[in-house]
Amino acid sequence: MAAVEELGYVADSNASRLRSGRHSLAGIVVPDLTNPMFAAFVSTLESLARDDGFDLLVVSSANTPEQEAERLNAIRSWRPAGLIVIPCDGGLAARLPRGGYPALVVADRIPDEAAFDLVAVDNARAAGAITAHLASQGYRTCLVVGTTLAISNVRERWEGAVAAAGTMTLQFLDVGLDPSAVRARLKAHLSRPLRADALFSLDHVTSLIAYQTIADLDLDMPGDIAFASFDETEWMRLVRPPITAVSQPVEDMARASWKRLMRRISGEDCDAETVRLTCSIAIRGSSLRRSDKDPSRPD
Amino acid sequence: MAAVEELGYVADSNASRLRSGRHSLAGIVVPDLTNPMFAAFVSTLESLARDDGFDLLVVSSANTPEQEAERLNAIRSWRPAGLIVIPCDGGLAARLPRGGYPALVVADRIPDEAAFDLVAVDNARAAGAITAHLASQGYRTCLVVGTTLAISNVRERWEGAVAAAGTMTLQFLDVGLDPSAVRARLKAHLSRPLRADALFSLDHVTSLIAYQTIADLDLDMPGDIAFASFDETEWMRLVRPPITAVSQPVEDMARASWKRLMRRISGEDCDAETVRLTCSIAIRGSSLRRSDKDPSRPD
DNA sequence: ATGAAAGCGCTAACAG
DNA sequence: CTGTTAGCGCTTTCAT
Repeated sequence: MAAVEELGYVADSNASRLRSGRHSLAGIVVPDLTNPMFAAFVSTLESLARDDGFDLLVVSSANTPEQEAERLNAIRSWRPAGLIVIPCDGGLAARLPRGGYPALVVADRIPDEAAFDLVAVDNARAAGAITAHLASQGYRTCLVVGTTLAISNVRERWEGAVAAAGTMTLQFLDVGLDPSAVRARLKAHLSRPLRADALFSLDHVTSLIAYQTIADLDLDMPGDIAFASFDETEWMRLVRPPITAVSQPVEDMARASWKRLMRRISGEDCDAETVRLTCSIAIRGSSLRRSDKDPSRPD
Repeated sequence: MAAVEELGYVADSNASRLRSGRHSLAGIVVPDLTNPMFAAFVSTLESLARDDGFDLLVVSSANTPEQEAERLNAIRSWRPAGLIVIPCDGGLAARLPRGGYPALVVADRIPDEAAFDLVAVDNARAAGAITAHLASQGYRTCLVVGTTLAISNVRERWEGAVAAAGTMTLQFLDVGLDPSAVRARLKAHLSRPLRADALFSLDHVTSLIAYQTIADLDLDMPGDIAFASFDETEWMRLVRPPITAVSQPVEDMARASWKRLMRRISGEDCDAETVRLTCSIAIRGSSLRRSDKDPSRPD
């Protein structure tokens, strides 16, 4: 023991696992680490894992199904005790390797098929709260902007938005993931003579580009166009007017995912379970009722 | 081989390493994953590591020296090929475990002692460019705000700021890491009758709080106080006026760190080497010359 | 060429 | 309770 101290010896986790069968590594696959939401998720997870004696192998799918499939397979070579995956789209089931994992929890985005342990937010309700609010403020037409309906979150948000819109007219615009394409499509839509009087963007990356585009076109907010975002980032509270946004409980999601994974790792054998967490909604200046519009207003 | 396909077999990396001695795991220790700069660093690194056939063990020191020391030791149980560390303060050398690592590169923050392979930015030059700019715009006194001079980046930036300030008077204010304490100290300083006419904050977390504090106090920017930030985040381009900021080449830092680590892993045996990368500076509205101040201005 | 055997660092099982 | 031994899944080496 004196020599252990002296030389700074630590046992080889792998050799240990090889013989004992006790795994102390977990994996997390995310679409993109630079997304602050996923970074926060990983950060919380890392701390929870450590508390339970696990280290975390972090892998990015770079938002591409092919890389996700490759990484989902390759990560098995580390024989992790379990895996948490935020899939890059709904097609996860088809990309899972034959051998499977000892434990698997899917977070944030819901796969099209198959029964996984799942942790997600109440997308439809929260999106509905936004459109209901916009309608109540007197807006008549709303452009709803999302990357693609192939992502479950976008689909659920869109459907929730429609269900609660009342007499407000909604139009969906899918803009994809490439920033310059997003910008071009938004600009084209917002430059139309009969543009919508409200814009609701369904993820924070799109929200950023939408906000910049509105500023570029010199539109008054909310006078010319109201604005709301699903998913909140810090700049939304700093700009004037501040932005109405749905805020997701990222840390709770990480906590719920890890808890579920740990129960699976401890061998609990029950049906796949879905946890839905509640988003909070912050109504701010960007979506308040316009002062009854002066019809003689220039432009 | 047919059976390999059929069953989805992948070789056990650990058993493989145990016998062959070839390691395919690398570690990264960061102070805080929710910091977008570190998240971007890890993201780039993960992709570079994968290209070279390595997976990445990600560990957070939660900005506390004790946890850093513990993690730096524990991570050795995985027998990584090498480690990249962004230290939480200058005292890294004392926290390195006896046994050491096969390869180690220190990034972003410079330890007080010992010779490490090092990748950092040209803090002093970039900070000097900001104070020189503020002085050239006619500002006379500048409050420089940083977390603590125990962090090398803060120290280097402060020293660079002083060196280039010319006749402008500088004062350093250390505010620590706790957000509510930062806010309180800043508020106290900015409420003084003889407040500085420019504020330069040395990291983006402090910048955010400083910006909010200036807004809370209803100070006009740059009329009442000019503002500049070391380290740029996206909101700085969105607010009005947009914020003058030093932008760090995070991806280049990750690239340089990984390159250096790979050379060490391949057994290159040379003196420790320091790489300094160049920051770019974006002058924006928050620090432009005030229109010659009206002495009869209210307040 | 293909096949058998030894051993990486550890832990578990068993013997003294 | 302490000491020895076998073997986890691989790769390397040595023998055929």
